[in-house]
Amino acid sequence: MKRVRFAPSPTGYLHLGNARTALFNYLFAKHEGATFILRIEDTDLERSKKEYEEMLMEDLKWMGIDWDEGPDKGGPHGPYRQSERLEIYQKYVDKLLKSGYAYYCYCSEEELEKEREKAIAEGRPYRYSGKCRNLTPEERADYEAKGIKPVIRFKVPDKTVVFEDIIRGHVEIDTKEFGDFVIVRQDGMPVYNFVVVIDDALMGITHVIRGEDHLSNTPKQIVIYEALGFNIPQFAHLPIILGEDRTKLSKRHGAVSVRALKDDGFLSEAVFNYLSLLGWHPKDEREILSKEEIIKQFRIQDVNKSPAIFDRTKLRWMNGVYIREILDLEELTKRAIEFFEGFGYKADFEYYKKVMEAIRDSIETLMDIKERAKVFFVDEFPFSQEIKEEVKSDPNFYKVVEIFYQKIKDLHSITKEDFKNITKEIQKEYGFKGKGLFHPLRVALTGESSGVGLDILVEVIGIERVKFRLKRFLEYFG
RNA sequence: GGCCCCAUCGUCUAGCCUGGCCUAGGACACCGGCCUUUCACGCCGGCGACACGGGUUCGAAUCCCGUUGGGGUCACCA
Repeated sequence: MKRVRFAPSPTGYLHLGNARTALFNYLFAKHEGATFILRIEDTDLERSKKEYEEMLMEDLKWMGIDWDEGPDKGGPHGPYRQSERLEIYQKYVDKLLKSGYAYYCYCSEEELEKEREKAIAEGRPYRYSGKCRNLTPEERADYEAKGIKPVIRFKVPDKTVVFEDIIRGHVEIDTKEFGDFVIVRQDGMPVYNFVVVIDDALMGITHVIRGEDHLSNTPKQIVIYEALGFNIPQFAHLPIILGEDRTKLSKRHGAVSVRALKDDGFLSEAVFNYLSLLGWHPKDEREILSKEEIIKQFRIQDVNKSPAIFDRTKLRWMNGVYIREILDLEELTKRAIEFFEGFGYKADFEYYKKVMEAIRDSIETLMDIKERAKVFFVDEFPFSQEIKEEVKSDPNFYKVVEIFYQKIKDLHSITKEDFKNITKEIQKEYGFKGKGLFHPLRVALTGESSGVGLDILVEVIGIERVKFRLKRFLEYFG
């Protein structure tokens, strides 16, 4: 049975880069019938927060990604939160210490920092010297007596680590590239490169799918797998996602968390679809694919090696496709409610639905509702300077509105058809047509010079509000 | 800087492994036209790329080498 995992650290909202990693793990799991595990990597006490863990899970669920085992639902390989697995790690630290694969190091941070600076100044790469590798029991006792707290380092064997990455192919790295690294901090907290191995091994992970930024960690982890006699999983390192300046996508690129996208009015289906196309492509040329279709076609070995730039414009386009073509009106309206309310546009569900029907073709995100739906909610809009001048300079402007008002003032309802008939009548009787007819009406009715079809507008807002708006216009300019 | 990785339109990519079907296909964006009471949608068309230089070969986007450019990584962070 194949098993994969997504292992974020709870230090903020779910970032797009991580979201894509989670997504590809999920797609792999669903395509292969594998088990998907969510593990929380919270060994960095300073930055990890419980609230972030909650938000991470919410964001994943919003994306349409769910898991089989995790801190919230348990499973046979728990606990799924690293801060709750400390005794487990201790056991393996002891094992490594006993077998000579790990040792105590008493070098101070300042001391190490000096060595590092010196190395940089001399233009050579810094590696830990291995000074504490072979301390005698007396030397250790001496340090301990001075009250110096040690870290624990892994005694890295001198060798070339080789592995076959599913995406990148053959990878070879000499352990001289990193030297003895720390596996347990001074405060006793084990470090990522160590715990990730223990967890992946104990949780039976068969495929480690993660960002390319972890590629250089892989050999460190492999030597630990070997020291502990664990089976080494297969690795697949995903190309990273870049911002428009071609550097790794990060906070400074603006709103790049899935939470921010959600708040900006993006639909989860569109985000799911768009992200799946970053570094991967289906066999045919269709780009709008359902979750099911993506799962069916997704093959991890087809993922690109080269990094991709996150293109918000294309995401917007795709989101627009989902708004106008994929979601049904009922569902779309449900998702739009919080946005309507957020903009102060109050109405009942049926009214929202009518508005959505009228504007869905002209918006790309739910945020766009603000501008596009305004005319359905605001009756007392301001008349701009432009409008005032226009009305003044063209006597027909006012006249058209007046004629129209006379024709509808005794009506008790108005439909799209009524509107069309009335405008046709005016055309016949007075000769006003095209822009000369519709533009004044639009301005009188909405204060705008473009927007939804007026026939639809009047039907949705209803005869009373039509009268109100026209009267207001006539009185203002009369 | 060391090590590693990457390299097709501005962007996402197809093609590359198994050279010829590639005068390099699709999508976003952009430009033009059509539709239309306006905007938007939709439809049609256009612009636009194999980073460069050497090889190998009858033939290279595809294979090899180099150069250049870009990225990642070098923590008691994950």
